[in-house]
Amino acid sequence: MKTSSNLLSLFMKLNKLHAAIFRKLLDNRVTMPQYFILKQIHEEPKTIGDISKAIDLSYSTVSGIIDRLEREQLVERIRDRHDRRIVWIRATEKLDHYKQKTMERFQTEIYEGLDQVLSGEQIENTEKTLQTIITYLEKKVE
Amino acid sequence: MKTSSNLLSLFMKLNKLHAAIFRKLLDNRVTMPQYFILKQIHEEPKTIGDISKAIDLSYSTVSGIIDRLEREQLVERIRDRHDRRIVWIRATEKLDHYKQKTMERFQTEIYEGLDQVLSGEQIENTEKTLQTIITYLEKKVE
DNA sequence: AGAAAATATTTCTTGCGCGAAATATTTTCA
DNA sequence: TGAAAATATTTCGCGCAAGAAATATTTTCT
Repeated sequence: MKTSSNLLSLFMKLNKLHAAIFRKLLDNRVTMPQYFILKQIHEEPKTIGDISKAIDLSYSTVSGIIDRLEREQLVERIRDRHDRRIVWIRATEKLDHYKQKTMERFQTEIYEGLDQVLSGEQIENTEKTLQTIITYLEKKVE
Repeated sequence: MKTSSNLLSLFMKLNKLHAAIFRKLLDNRVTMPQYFILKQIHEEPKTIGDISKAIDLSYSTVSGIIDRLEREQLVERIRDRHDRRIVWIRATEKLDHYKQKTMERFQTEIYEGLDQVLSGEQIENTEKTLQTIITYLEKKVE
């Protein structure tokens, strides 16, 4: 009974660290959720809906993050010509610039380093355990 | 490179689920961080500082959560007589009532169930991996 | 065509969560 | 003793994150 409760508090600690790393490595200019969204749209424009599903955040949350990214002029909102309900989120030139400088370096720096610390087996087993927990918790929420 | 990045997104999913469960099982009356704080103080009063360290949240965050718990009259703030910088957080009668009804049932319902789904070995290994990742990330943040 | 249903997004309200600055009090020490 | 340092907490500003309600538009269906 004490054991798995420990596990869950480790998860929380980890998430906070993860977010902190993002901020630091991205020069405090882009947050973790902002980064995830930028990664989604930097190749081609996507709708808010696409993005929400891809990164598993609610529409309203994504909409709010886009507000801030738009304010920083890293992305822009474009209404679809044919279906005016749809809003396309598109990278700006400023993002293209930024991307070259920071985002790619970052991606490798954090995850490749982590892959060296963990064995393939460890990653695999942990992934499996996490999936089990997720499935269990999902059943609990309905 | 793709592998451990997957792992980190699983952590995020898990945390969200975890928080959702708390809300649901606690009848939408107490949130997860609120629950952690209530658990800290339900035996004996603690200071904001004690609580912050125990659950690893900043003073300001804990102070805010206490505000809301106080509003719901589940806890109260008591100034220390001898050192007036210190604020003791104390359970109210309302919390005692609430505790009997909900909190204990909850504690067993979620974690004991999880312990049945996971093997001891799985928990142990996962805990070890998480610690490795945490140590790695901590070094990255400095 | 026109009402009703469906779809896409935004707005609003609530609750974390942090760091920095502000406030209050106590301790230290010159 | 009285200024300075240390300690404990709160306040402020910012950015998530969610659900519910509002808005805008398109599709469906009679």
